[in-house]
Amino acid sequence: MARPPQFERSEVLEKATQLFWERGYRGASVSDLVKATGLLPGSIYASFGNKEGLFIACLEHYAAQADGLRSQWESDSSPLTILRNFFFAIVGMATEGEGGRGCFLVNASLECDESESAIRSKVRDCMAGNEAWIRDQLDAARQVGELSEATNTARLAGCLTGAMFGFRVMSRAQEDPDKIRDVATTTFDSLVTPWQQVAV
Amino acid sequence: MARPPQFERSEVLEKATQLFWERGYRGASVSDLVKATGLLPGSIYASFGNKEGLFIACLEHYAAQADGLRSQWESDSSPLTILRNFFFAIVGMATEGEGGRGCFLVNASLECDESESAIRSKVRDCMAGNEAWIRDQLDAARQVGELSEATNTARLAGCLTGAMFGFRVMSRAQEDPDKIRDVATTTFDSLVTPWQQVAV
DNA sequence: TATTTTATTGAACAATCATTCAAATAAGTT
DNA sequence: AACTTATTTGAATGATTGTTCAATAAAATA
Repeated sequence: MARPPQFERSEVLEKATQLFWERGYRGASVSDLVKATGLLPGSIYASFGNKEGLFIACLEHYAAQADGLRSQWESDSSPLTILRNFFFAIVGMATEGEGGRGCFLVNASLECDESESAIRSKVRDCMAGNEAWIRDQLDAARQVGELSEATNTARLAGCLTGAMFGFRVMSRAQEDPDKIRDVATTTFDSLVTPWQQVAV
Repeated sequence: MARPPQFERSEVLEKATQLFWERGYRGASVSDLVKATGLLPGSIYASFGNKEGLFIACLEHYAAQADGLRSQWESDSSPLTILRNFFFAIVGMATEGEGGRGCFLVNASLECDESESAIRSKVRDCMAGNEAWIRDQLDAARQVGELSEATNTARLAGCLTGAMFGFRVMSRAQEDPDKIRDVATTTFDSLVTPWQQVAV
């Protein structure tokens, strides 16, 4: 016995995410968001509480898409191949098309301080989820024999995560895409190759 | 035949830099800057043009300090040792004390978009200067025989720069300092060791 | 069709934003 | 001491910020 929302939540979140991604949390004003989403202020506040609530919903939306991106490769290939594909998919996102926007999560992490603590902790959650997935792939690779038993998968996952942060900063700083690809390839190989071994 | 400024420029820039570093470019309002520097709006605008001008002056101030930090080790040791010391001095800055602020340059790079193009290009200049210095050290190390002739120093400088960006993101994201140190050490060694050789 | 419940509307809010400027002040020169 | 030039003062500017709310509209139930 009530009127249902007139908009599709995921559509609105997608548009808001694009705007936040491009302009940043503080750089995107509510009236910008009104223009981008088609919702009026009242609807935004009724649905998401406030600007911060909308931003957090966008982070969740982004994280859900990243989950999808990861599981996209989780079949057919060996764990290390899956990981490699994912790694270079991120490289591709950073170098092709709208790569100059960098990574939505990294951007949010650097922009927000302790006064936006809800945002910061959500960002940390998403990053931790990503790193945990990388570590899972590395563990699987070790179990299958792609990586040596001696591989410290937690450490390696941390290094790969850090490297990914690094070249997304480079992409945001307008570094040459060819160079970013080169750096990413070299770093990945330098980190992983020492532990690689012929499958048993 | 004129009245000289009442304030010391470098003192004001230091205070403004601290504030911008903590709150970001957009997050630090002019009235915050007035409180932090002791200058009134009129003086700020007379000396720096506007808020963006003050921020760019802060970037230059920061870059000059970084230059000093680099030349601090440029004596007594071998090129590779100098580079290593610098690398881990940055790691120290990211993990000790106020490391949670991340890197002023990286923060600025991610926060600012095309509408603040003067800031972006200044940030790029500073980053390029840093990377060029790293490459100089690597070239010197190769010439001295610390690194193999086959070392691609431009590529390696890019990788090390990217790695430094990466763990400064981690520090801003409140990652555990011990872990950041571990990641930094592992990454540095993985990248550099393959090219290292006993001096001739 | 009447009622209930929720969503949408869009103008208005106070607060804060970056910026300006005429008046006041003070140092250096004559 | 008088004059010139630059800096400092601090209130005021108009624009924009995030947010609220009473009125309106519409869907679902009875």
